[in-house]
Amino acid sequence: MAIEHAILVSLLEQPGSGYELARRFERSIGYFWTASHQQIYRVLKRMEHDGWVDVRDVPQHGRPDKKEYSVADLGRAALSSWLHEPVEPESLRHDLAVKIRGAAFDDPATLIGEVERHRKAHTERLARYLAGEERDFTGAEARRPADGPPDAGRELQHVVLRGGIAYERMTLAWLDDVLATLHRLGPER
Amino acid sequence: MAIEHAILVSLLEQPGSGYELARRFERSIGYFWTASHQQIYRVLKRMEHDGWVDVRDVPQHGRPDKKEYSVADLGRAALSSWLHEPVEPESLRHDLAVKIRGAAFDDPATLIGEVERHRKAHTERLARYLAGEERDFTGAEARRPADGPPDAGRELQHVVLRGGIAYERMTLAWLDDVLATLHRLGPER
DNA sequence: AAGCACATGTAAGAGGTTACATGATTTG
DNA sequence: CAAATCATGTAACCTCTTACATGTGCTT
Repeated sequence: MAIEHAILVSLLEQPGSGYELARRFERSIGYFWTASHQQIYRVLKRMEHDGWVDVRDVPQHGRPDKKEYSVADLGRAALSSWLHEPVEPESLRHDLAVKIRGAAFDDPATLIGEVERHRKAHTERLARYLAGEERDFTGAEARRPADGPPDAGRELQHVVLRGGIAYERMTLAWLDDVLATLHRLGPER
Repeated sequence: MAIEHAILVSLLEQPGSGYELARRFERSIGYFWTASHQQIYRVLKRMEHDGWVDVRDVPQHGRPDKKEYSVADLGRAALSSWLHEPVEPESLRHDLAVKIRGAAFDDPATLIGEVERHRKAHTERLARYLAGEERDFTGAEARRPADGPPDAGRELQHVVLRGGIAYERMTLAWLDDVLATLHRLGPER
């Protein structure tokens, strides 16, 4: 429901500083939830005040000191109660779709460059996701002999990543459809 | 970039009242951009003040009067200039993905009901989109003999709808993947 | 008589972005 | 010596959601 819960999950997976959280929100967890460092610092303050997280000053040499946050009992309880209440299925918010419909009242051809830019960005994202999957889940390094029990956290992270991969593939196919449509409309008119 | 542009596109496709816009944002254009009536009224006020839209009082019998908005020259120019500037490729914001990763720190089985709820909602949305496609684009009624030139607006609306359909299909397949994963983790542990 | 669809708004507060601000250390 | 990375924050502003508020006319 809110960024708090994403932060709690990230800190449960691995305690860290606001800065580190901000970097994770650019990767990993940020694949399906973004947040700026300003927002993270503000929310961490509030969570600390509410007793959801604990802070520990970590002096570092060669680097500025940092505050390492970890999840407190109250935070775990808050996460748990959120997990048990329903959330609304998302609706998309897709600027590009608005632009495409808007192009009917302008020159459709001007959108081609823009769509190609998006195509490139999604291609890069897909490559990043696939590299992450290879590194963490399907690669030789990751596929050590199944000694222990199946790791639920790992499985769940993997299925979320598979969702990201499926989304990017679907988006690329759709952008190709959009480009074909724009080209069809472009020349003859 | 902003709701203003979605409103401009919608009003160019068909002038209408704030109330009507709010209803369109629950369907059609709302498939990829949501907005509440409160927000729409506020933004329409601003757009009127800025000269982006014109208003016309329409008295009605048997119903409250309404204000019909239509796009003014300034609004058309604003839309055009937005169309020509790049927008950032979207990042998803997917609560459910946060919940799935959070389930590692709770009982994964509790999520099954929630995921099934989402599955149902997306199934319904897909059915609605497909019905809309049949009605407006691929059905017998819609496929009248190609007398005129290809209608760019229609083509563009259709490609956007195809995007929504692809998104819902992809999401349904992923939710099945998620359910299978949760079931695998559930029993034996 | 109750409830729904139509129709338009205000107000408070939460959430989020952008700009500004500082300062250390490492790398090129 | 400049730029990048690490590290933390404040302030102003815009956007969006939630709750409240009002009133008509048609349908059951």
